[in-house]
Formats: sequence, C-alpha cells, structure tokens
Amino acid sequence: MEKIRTRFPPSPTGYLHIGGARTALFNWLFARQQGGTFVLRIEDTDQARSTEEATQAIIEGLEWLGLDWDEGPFFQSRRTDIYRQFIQDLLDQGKAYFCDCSPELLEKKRESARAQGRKPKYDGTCREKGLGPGPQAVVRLKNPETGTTGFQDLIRGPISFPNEELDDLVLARSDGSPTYHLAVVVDDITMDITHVIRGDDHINNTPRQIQIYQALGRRLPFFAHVPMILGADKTRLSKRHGATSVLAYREMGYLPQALINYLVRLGWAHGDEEIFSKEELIQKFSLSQVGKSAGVFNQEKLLWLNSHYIKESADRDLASLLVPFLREKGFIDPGLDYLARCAGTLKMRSKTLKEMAEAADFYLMEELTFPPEAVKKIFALPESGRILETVSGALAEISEWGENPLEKAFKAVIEQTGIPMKQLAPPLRLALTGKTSSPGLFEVMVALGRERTLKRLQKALDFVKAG
RNA sequence: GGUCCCAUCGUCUAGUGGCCUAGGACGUCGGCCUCUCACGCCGAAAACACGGGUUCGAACCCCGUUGGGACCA
Repeated sequence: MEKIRTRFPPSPTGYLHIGGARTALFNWLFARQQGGTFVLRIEDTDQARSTEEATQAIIEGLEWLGLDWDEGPFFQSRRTDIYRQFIQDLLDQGKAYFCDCSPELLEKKRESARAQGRKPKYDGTCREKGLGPGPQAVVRLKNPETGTTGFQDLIRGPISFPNEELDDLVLARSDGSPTYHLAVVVDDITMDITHVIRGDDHINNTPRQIQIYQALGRRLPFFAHVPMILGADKTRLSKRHGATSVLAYREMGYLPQALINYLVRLGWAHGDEEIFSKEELIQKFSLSQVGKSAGVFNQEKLLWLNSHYIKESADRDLASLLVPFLREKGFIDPGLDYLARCAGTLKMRSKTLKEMAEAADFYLMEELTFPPEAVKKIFALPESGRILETVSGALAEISEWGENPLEKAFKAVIEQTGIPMKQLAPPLRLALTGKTSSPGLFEVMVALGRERTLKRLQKALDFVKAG
C-alpha cells in the first residue's frame, strides 16, 4: 500500500489557534497511526499579512503540543516558479486561458445577472478568444459546464456539486501570482499528499480544487472535512469567546496533554472513554468516527482535563513546570526538591499551573503575613498560644520527620490536652501558611520540613504573645 | 440570493433497525468523607428539532419543514 502523507498548511497571519491546532492534531494522528508522513507547509502567499513572528508562533505552538512534522516547513512564497510552471502547462494544453475582462466590467455583469435573478458568475466571455498574456490578463481554468463534480468525503460520505454552479475560476492574477486554489492543489500534488484533512469551511472549495486536479490529469487525494469549533453562542470561535491561541493556554497554566485530549474529544469519540494518552490516540483514532456537526468549545471541560493531568503528573515534573510561573510572581527558584514536595501537596487542589503557583506562595515566602480577619478569629482565641506552644514542643521531639510520626505526635497531644483536632488545626494552619485554608496540615509540615515548620510556629507564637 | 453541509441532556458525545423505561463525561444541585480548602465516593435533575413515510418494530433508513453553519457573490 502507498504511504500515507498528510499536511497542515497554516497561514502565518496570526498565532496558532484552537481550530488550527485540532486540524493539525487530526492530520498528525492519522499520519502517525498509518506510519505515514506529516508535512508542515506555511501558506504565506499573502505577503502583506504574513509575518515571520506568526510563523514562529505557529511552530512554537505545534512544538508545545508535541505535534512534530516530518517534512517542512515549506513556504509557498518560495515556490512561485513551480506554480507558474503548472499554470503554463494548463495554458499549453488549452485547459486554461487568458481573460482580460476588467474588474469593472465583471462587476457590471454580476450586477445585471443578479438583477435578472441569474447567478452572478463569470460568463466565459474570453473563453474562446485565444488571448495572449497581457498586463490586464488573468488566467482562468476552463471548467466543464455540465455534469457534476463530486468526491467521497472520509467523514461525510459522498458530496457532489453541479458544475453549472462553478464558473471558470482564476488561477493566476494579472501580475502572474497564483491564486489560493491553484497554489494549494499544486502543493498537494508536488508534496504527494494522499489525505487532505481540513476544516469543513473548505467543503465548498473542494470541487474547484478537484477540477484543477482533473485539468492537470492528476489523481485526487482523499478528502476528510472536520467540523468547525464554535464559541458558547454557537458562532465561529473567535477572540471574543476568550483565549483562542494555543500558546495563551500554555501561559494560563494548561498542560499540552490536556489540550490535546480536549481537542480530540471535540468531534471524536471512542465509546465512553474520556481520557486518552497520545499513544492511545495513535492507536484508537479513526477518521470515520469523527462527527459531522460543529462543536462548542467548552472551557469547563478543558479545565477538568487539565486538573486531571495535573493530578497525574509526577511531583518533580510539576516542579519544573512551575518555575516560570513562580518567577513571574517574583519568587526565586527554591530548588526542585523542595518545589516537588510543595507541588505534591497542591496538585490535588489546582486546576492550572498558574493556580498552583498562586497557591504555593506561602511555601516560598520568607515572612508570612497574617490577615487581620483571621488573626481576630483565630489567633485572638485564648487557647491559641497554648496550642502553638504545646505542638511546637511535641514536634521538636519527633525523631523522624514524616506524616506518620507527625500524626502520632498529634494523637498524643490530643490525648494529653483533650483538645480535638478541629480546634488544634486552625491556629496551626494560620501559623504555617498564613491562610485559613490550605493542604492538609501534616502534608504541609512535611513539605516545609522540620526547620521551617518550627521556625514558623515560633514566629506565630511571638506574634500571638505580642497580641 | 445560489450551492453545499449539519441537527441526541446547558456542553462534548455513545448509539449504525429490536440490547434504549436513550448510556458516559463536563457543568449544576444534594449527600458522604474530613483539621480547612480541595480530591474522592454516592445520588439527582437534564436530550433523540418538527411532520410525514418505510418497517412487525425507528434516535437510527427515506422525504419534507424548521433551525443553524459554511462557501460564492
């Protein structure tokens, strides 16, 4: 069997967005699953809007998601000679012709066609004129006027269009530059693309492109059109629905596994399964299981997946991921060992890395500050001083610092003093974290270590005594 | 306007003629667990757009309507 080749062809006019990432993902998964090749192509023919930064941002986004390509990036802007050659071939074979109808004339014809209730399409004026190249002349494809053009969509089944609907589309502008359709088809031909997996906004472009393949006498690739992604109001996903840039999700503290898992499940399912590793996806993904209807992007579910993957992550991995977020908050890296311990206590209660970094602040602050309200409610209680003192004493005597010994020590304190854990905990929590809610006390103490724990208890005791 | 595509809980979806008194997940609500906050666990509310066919039988097949979307202009 022929080797499968897929491609992802973004225009570098902005960042890699959610929708693009998903089509890239589907192409990548399909190629990986079939042992095929995934090609990255940058469609930068629109020189005015394309930028180097956007290209970089797209590449960075793909890399972050782990969607590695086997060939490319190829740049359309460097392939104009190839396009010209294909256009010339079509002209030589009489499959295309020059047309010098002025834009004004065309516009007038469209107007009157519309006024008469006819379709406003090119009427073929220059078709048989045998015109040569000229300063005003565009190149048009000579399309079949009757019959239908159709294809078998791998996701949607058969789709066909009446040829009368399609006029002689422009292949080259008057300056000789190729149009979008021509460039895409020539690229896909010359790059030996076997499967074109793209957004369903291209369904209507497909017959036009098929006609170019046919004029060129080339074999068609398989087409698979994946449904679009919508915002909560069911309109096309855009900035106004919130973050749409893949890299923005990185900055918000999302894990790439979570985004991948979310994106693949939007429009695709494998029974009742929700959680998929990349390896599982490569094994289980199938185009025929991709749904046909557009899907609404749901941040809540993404967030849930993210918290899931955070819980699954190793403490040490989280620690290194956390560093940039902590740096942004002005903390210096306290070392991976300590950070990993902290992360371990936080990962069950954080939905994003950013949230985790925020929750980790008390671990990293040299001096805790106690919120006045909490002081009033907790430290001001008559038994608080005694609790801090007693527990400090008991902890100082622990031989091995760990959750079990700590628990044992607390049991002893509770027995001796008759104060239940419920009352013991608040002043200690406030003393150790400066907060009224935090990870479990034993966990916190283990993460802090003996020295920090005792120091913080002492400081809190001083604070309480100072009143 | 023309052409094309789509239609199961609020959202993502399972479902490919009988297994469906329609399953799972997110979210929501209630409970349990508990040193706080979470995690976790248990439970609840919540959907086959509508109308015709086909069939012994339809969420599933066909037609139409409605609604949404895309492309072209």
